Amino acid sequence: MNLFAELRALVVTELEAMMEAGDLPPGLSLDNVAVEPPRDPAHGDMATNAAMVLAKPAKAKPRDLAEALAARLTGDARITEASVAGPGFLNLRLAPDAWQGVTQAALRAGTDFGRSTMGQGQRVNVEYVSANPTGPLHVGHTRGAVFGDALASLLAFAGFDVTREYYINDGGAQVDTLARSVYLRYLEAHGQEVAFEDGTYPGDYLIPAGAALKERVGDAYVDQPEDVWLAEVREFATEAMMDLIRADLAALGVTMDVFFSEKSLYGTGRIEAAIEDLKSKGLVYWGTLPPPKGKAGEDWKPREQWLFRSTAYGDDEDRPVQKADGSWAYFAPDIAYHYDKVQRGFDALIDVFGADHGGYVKRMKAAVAALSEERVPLDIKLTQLVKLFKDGAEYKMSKRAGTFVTLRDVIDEVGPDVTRFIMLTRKNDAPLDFDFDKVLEQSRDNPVFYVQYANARVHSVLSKARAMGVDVGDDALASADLSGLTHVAELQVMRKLAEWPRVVEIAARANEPHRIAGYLSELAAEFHGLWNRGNDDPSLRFVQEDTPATTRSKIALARAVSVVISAGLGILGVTPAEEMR
RNA sequence: GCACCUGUAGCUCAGCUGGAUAGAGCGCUGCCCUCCGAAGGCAGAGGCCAGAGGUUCGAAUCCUCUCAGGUGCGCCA
Repeated sequence: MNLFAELRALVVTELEAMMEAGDLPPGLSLDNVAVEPPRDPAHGDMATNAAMVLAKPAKAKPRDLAEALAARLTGDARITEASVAGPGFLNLRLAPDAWQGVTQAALRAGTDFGRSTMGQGQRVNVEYVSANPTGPLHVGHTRGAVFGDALASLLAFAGFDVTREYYINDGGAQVDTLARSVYLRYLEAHGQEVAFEDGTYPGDYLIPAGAALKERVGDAYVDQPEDVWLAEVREFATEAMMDLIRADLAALGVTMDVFFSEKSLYGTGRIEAAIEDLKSKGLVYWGTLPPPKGKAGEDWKPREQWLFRSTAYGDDEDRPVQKADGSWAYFAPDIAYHYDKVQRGFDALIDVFGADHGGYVKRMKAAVAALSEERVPLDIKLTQLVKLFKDGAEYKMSKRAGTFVTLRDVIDEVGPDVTRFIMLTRKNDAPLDFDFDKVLEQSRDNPVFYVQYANARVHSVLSKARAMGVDVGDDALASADLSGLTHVAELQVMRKLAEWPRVVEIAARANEPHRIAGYLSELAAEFHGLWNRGNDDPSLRFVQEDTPATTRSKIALARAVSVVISAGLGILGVTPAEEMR
């Protein structure tokens, strides 16, 4: 139940009636008519811009139009007051039982409250993490993983059919490097002295892989030339790294539906097919790129090659798909991969990349537009850097210095719930500060704590009410009489609850899960506000010692808050806390 | 040089995809705290939304330019 959507529907109905009655010219577009919460609650409960939007096309004065609309709207039982303000806003005041009704709806629906049909079952593919299978995930990957996962959940909640997907970059040179590095660890496991030269991965995390390889093949590869073992070790090492990554993701609560292997595109004609498709459209052609600008390309010489005409879709220059030696450039399998996604019939694609891949966005969008004949939209979300702070100072990561913070490190330190919530408190394309000390602080300015604490308080009063014999089961609360909840502080909480379905749709439309986290903080603030007023005014406390009926209705409101917090945290992948310790 | 992102209170950031007098937390100032759950509560000061133009009923939000910061600009993946 989305009260804002219902009121908008009412406004639209009345406007259409006005057109029919000749009070408005026929055929006006009502697309821009909005019903939203006003910025200042003193203005009312909801406001519509209808009169201002329609004044010009209707050739009427906005205030006159608003007056006419107001007269019609006051006929609705939910609306107690409709007043014209400012340049032509129509402010609506709603009867308490409208808000109480939403609260009741929340209790009936439980954590399904706010679930939307907006997506209409459209199939969306969300690709995220997609880290090279050469080692454990680090903090940067963590943000992408959390963001992508929450976005996927959000879209699912908003009615989309979502596939969570990970693209394994197991086709390029870096998996050969991985194989050689594991081979060194393998030799080490056989007691040999080894040196990790440039171009190999010296990390300790490969030691177990080397040992496992020894376990499997014994000394079969010892002192053998590379062509004997490379292919198999690559296979083995990639699999080992993917096991590691899957375990990391599981520790964070991330489960993928599909792991798509880049390698599976090679030797099967699938890359060729995708490129052929573009050739047939004239979008891959044999040509020469202009010399690079800016940084002087000393060693640059003009060369004819296969180019993708990404400039046809807004890119700055066309992009090569093949290297000089005839092998595919990285872009080619990526084209084929997205071609595959298009062919799997998705209605929309989303890629989550790190901000360092920003330069790749235009060509990828161009490729998908070309491959799908602009049928399938691709949205690319970039996640910015995470700055770590520890003991009050920035914690610089450096592979060479060995100060390399992994996803594991973060989870071991603060747990998956805190990690996930904090990673979602900022817009994806804004840098994020992650302070190991602050995120565990129990104070107002720690949003995780603040939201969890609100939920814990609800559970505290629930058990207190239960102890005094009030039935606090969900069914009982859902049928509680809420008509006594009329205090402004209580109504304010209920208004916030009513916004939830709206927030879900707005967040889903923008592909911005951080809005959910922001909303939960606001809801928690309203709830704590009501709680605090109970300190001064005992009649506002949730538990009323000698009147079980009143207690039940107040507890119902508290429970509704907890229901929405649980639903919201569910989208973020955070477990709601029932008590703070 | 080019592209993308960012620029909002002293600090960290929100700002509902164009709405009314731009919000929150921290910090600062002043009160209150024998209150369901301690880890506080209430109030106040604090702003030319980087700057300049434009678009329209209306701009922090959209467009153009300028300035400042970040990132990316290989046949690397």
